[in-house]
Amino acid sequence: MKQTWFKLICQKEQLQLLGTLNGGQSFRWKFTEAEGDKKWIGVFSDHVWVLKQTDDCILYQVYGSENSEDFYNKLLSNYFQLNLDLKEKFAEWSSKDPIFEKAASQFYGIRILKQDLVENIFSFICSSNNNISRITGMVEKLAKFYGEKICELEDQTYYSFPKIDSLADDKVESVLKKEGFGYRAKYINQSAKIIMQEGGEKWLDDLKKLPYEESKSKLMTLTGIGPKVADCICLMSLGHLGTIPIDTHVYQIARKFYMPHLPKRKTVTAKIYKDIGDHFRELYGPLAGWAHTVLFCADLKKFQTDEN
DNA sequence: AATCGACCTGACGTG
DNA sequence: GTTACCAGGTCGATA
Repeated sequence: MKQTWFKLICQKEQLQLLGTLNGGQSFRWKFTEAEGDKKWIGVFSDHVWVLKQTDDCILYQVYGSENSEDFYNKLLSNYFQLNLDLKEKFAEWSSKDPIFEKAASQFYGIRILKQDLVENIFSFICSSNNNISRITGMVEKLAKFYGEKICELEDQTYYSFPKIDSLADDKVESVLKKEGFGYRAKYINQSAKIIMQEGGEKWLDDLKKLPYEESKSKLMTLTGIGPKVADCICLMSLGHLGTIPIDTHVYQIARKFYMPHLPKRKTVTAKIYKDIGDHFRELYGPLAGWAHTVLFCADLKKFQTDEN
């Protein structure tokens, strides 16, 4: 079967796939390179996507339905939030912060993905006190055990992210525990049950309509979701782009480069959490969460080069 | 309200 | 080659 290549017009300065797909926002993208042919393969919106980037467009294949290029372009455009002019924002953030300006030249085109709410809730429950490689494996297992098969591609089988009701089944906790999810097995199963009990789809729809503070509180009624994970979901799935999730890494960067007066602690306290968020919102404005993601990405070890 | 220790796991890294 | 601590926090108990 030969799959069509579609094309989405998009300048390279507006979107950098490496920093965006491999920056720890989504755990479902894999980079492959064969004979100089660079591709990203991943899953979102119940489709498998193969992406290639050129200077002025994204070339892509889609598996999972038969639809028009226009239809798929809209899905991609929404996922990458291409309606926002990132060059313009980078100029603005650079003018406000010389540290950002320095990072921006190498880390152009890093976008906040607009990700599926359910996928993000359960992916980020897996993320707490955990490392990226294990989180990735856990998310893959959730899809494999409880999602729908989409297609097979290059010796791999791809699955959609599960619906909440399948994660709410009584057996889920013990299955996941056996699969190495540890104490997060219970959080996943319990949170799914709570969402179902509180109205399922309606609970999720309401979440999307609420203002930031209320969304965050509502998310924190689930198990395994504290302030940081709730903020990740608010930022990446609910469109609250001023939200800044403060993890240990962000705290280290903030203390090192921006707020040397912060006390040295091994965990982020509520006060430190608030102080850091306020500082960056003051600095960058209403899209502070997006700006912070770029900075954080620039400091990730896997993107470090000798120039930094 | 703020602080502290326990917590599953190991696809990894460091000493 | 092992051991110990850590990794994109959260939960429940405690002066």
